[in-house]
Amino acid sequence: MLRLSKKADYALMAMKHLALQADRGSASAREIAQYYEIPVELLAKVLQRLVRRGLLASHQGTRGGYHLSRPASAITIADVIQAIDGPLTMTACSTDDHRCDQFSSCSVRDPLWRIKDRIVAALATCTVADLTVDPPEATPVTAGALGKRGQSPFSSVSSEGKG
Amino acid sequence: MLRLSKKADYALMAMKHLALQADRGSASAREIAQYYEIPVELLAKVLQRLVRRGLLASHQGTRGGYHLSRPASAITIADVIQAIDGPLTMTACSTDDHRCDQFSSCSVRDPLWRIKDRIVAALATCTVADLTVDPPEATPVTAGALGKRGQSPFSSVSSEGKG
DNA sequence: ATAATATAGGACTCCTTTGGTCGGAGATTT
DNA sequence: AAATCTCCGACCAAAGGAGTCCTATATTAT
Repeated sequence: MLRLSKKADYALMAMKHLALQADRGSASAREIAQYYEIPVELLAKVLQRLVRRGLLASHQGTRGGYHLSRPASAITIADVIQAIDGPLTMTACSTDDHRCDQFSSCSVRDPLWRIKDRIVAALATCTVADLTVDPPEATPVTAGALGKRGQSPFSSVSSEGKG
Repeated sequence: MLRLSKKADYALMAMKHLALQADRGSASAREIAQYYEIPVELLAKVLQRLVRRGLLASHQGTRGGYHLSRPASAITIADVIQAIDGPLTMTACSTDDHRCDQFSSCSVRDPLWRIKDRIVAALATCTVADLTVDPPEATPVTAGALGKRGQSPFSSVSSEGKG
């Protein structure tokens, strides 16, 4: 359904989290996972892949953790998504190996390819830093109802249950 | 993986096919399926959904078939994709019911929502009619190698085996 | 040195989705 | 009435994704 995986979701959440506390050093996988109620093992796997792709840097051992390897403004959403989900392809034909039964008769592959490039471009214009700022002008209709969420995770929360 | 389903692929192929022969009347599901080597029953299901969404009109009975209910230039790629795959949502949280465990703690939902709108806009600028025209200027590097494909299905093919 | 904690990473299981199939009913033309 | 085609629900199998488990390794605190 043209939907990105939950791992990519977790990756974006973690990247935003790390961007917000970039000056406070690194954060551990457990810390982030507990805060967002994400399975620790799963988030760890996601973070490890981000390290492999060079978006994060890790520090092992006690008091270790992850931190951004680049300024948040230099990491695009496309970087994060493609690091987790691989190069985004609109069609099955678009992958390197063409295991699509309609490969030879497909008549819409090239046009879709162009559209894919536009989508990637759209994702590449938004950086992790953009995730940390508020929406420029919220819709004045229900601005109060469903406004910001989890905007400053480091204000009043340290360890309130949920263990 | 941010990939659209094969049904959506089939839908686009069929829409292009019907757009190309719009003046020749309607085409049956079997006819299109055989041409692109798509399982007939599956394509029929796809076409039926396009009828429901008002993108196609059907004519039952002998010599029945499908034809575009609107000019091809008035049907966007977004229309076709959303008719098949439903409203495209980037995240699990974006659906109407929030069955995502991180719904309350998710911090990237609103930014992703904005990006989704941009993707939909990109898909909405391309119409079915655009699928029928050649790429404006092919890349001059390998233009001859992998050029057009299945451009005029009605030239030399009528019923060559494959039955 | 040892214990504790953190990352690293593979293997594995469940579950949802999707691609595809089957069968029957209704409509229309011949 | 027969043939053909759309319509539509139910059904099945394969694939991918989400999540768990286990172990190895590195670093720090005691």
